Amino acid sequence: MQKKNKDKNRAFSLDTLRHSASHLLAHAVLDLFPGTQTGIGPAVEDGFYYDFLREEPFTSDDLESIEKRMKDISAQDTPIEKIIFSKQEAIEKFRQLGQDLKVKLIQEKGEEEVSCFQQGDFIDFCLGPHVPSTGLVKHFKLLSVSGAYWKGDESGPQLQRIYGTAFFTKQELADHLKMLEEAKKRDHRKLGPEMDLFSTDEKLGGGLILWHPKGAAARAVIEDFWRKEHFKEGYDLIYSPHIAKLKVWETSGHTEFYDALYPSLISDNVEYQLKPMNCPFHIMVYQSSQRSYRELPLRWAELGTVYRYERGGVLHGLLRVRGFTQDDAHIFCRSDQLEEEIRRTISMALRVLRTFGFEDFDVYLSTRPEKFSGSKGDWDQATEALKKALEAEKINFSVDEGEGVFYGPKIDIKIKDALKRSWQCTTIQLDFNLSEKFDLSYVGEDGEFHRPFMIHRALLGSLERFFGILIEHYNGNFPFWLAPVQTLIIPIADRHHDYAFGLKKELREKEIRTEIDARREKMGYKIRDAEKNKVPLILVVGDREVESETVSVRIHTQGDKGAFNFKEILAKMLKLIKNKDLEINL
RNA sequence: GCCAGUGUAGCUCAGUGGUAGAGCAACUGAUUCGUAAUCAGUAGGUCGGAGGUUCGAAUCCUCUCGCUGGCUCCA
Repeated sequence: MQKKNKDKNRAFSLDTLRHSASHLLAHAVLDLFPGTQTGIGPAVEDGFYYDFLREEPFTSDDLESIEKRMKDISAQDTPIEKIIFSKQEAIEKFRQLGQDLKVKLIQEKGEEEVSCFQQGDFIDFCLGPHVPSTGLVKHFKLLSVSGAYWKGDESGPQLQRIYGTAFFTKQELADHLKMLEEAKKRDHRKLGPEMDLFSTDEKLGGGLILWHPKGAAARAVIEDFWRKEHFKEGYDLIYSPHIAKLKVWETSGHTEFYDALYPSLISDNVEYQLKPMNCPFHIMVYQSSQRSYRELPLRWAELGTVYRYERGGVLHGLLRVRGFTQDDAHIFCRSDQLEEEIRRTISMALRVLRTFGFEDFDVYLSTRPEKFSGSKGDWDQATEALKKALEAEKINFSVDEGEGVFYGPKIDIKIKDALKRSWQCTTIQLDFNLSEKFDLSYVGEDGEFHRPFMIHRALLGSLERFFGILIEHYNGNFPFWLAPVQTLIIPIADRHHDYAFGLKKELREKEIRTEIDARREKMGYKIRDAEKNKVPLILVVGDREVESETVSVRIHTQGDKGAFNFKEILAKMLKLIKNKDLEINL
């Protein structure tokens, strides 16, 4: 994404354009709402924003008038000029303008010489670069306004952030806005309940998901596939309980450092804790006997349901919930096995994700942060192993220096969906903290105790989240092998029911998720209904089909495909499932 | 949690101080039909919840819950 920002035909990048657009926004706001203080206004992934401090909230009407004012300023084509002040001059300048936030920024970040950019009577403390004049920022749109903390600090003042986007051409802007609209249409929070896949209910509580039969059917397919893949990769499955004595979580450090814990439950004067993670349980399985170097690596997987108290404001459909099932696994291995285990995990993750129809990946390696647990030596060795594993798999990755979690370096894989949006799914993390806290060990060849490496990994992330991503990726049009209802049989009249029910029985025996629409409705009505429900394959049966033991096949979004011999179409369906084909081609 | 917005029938929405409405879906009846909507009828809401103002509240106010866009955090 970022790389596409460079456009050789232009003197400036898309980021520069958007940064200038954010100045245009601030300029317009100060024109229309004098006395407003400006915070910061950078370009971001899909556009730009600017933060403002103002008593009155901005309304959507305000947004419109601000956008109009921005267009006016753009039309004036005012030159944008860089001005260098001494730090003291700059502070004085912004103090006079009443821009106290800017004064603070300059005091903190300003060097001897302070760079500012001016367009007309608007001036901003800014490193740049910017486009040469406001007229070059033509194709933009303000999108939303929301709250944001000054420097992300919750105890600090809250500002109002106005988001917008900008592009080089009218067409690109229109395309982007169209994409946003498309994203809205295929929002899993809309499609999910519409397709009867899942629901939420305020009587239940926020962030808790009810999987309806159809959603559960798709989930079962995902889980079955997941288990088989793990079996092939040499994993064993384990199951663990949903609660454990508080002591376990004290040992793991969760009670002290993890802020999403639900309050503990007390039973027989003992405190129990709902689990926010599966790791301690897997560790306890490890510790249930003395481990030898000969046993390693141990690969244990679990679809483990965890509960985390997420703050109300962050809950979001299936993507951010309070109860969810991680496709979790822990690998315990020796140091000489580390690289190989990482390599296998990466390759497995990509294989699994590709099967679900994802082709574009961004891979990140995060290294040691300032505060960390474990030894530097272990970190260095592990980070090197992760790097080598990525290289061995010939994977392009970027290094997020110092962005690792405190307990170990990690590899994250983000997938790009059909709308080119990025989602983090796979995470592969070394954990030096828990292996120490629980004092994990194995007996080595030398008869001494050694500390194993512990790898924590999830491929899909969580089933809830992944399902949400799948719904949006496919716009609800799941590939045949994943579809909740794979086939719908539509008998034209009552006299075709015997034949239709016979087909249903046969299909179900072959484990094809089949339904029958035996309502006394016209065929056209039933077809419309089936198409709305996004059933991939519709089998219409009437006199002709009963007579010739055929079915008329209709493929979702493709239309009528004509008559097929039933055995023939059954074989094709089984093949679609076996191959996990993403498209139906008859 | 914070800022802002929002909540009327299963769904999409109308109704801004004076007796709660439409379309679709559901249900009943008729229709037995060839590739995206057959016709007619019936039922369905203490207007998210609680409190208040008022002769009178879906409508105004307060609190609260859910949802939406973000911040922060994260699978």
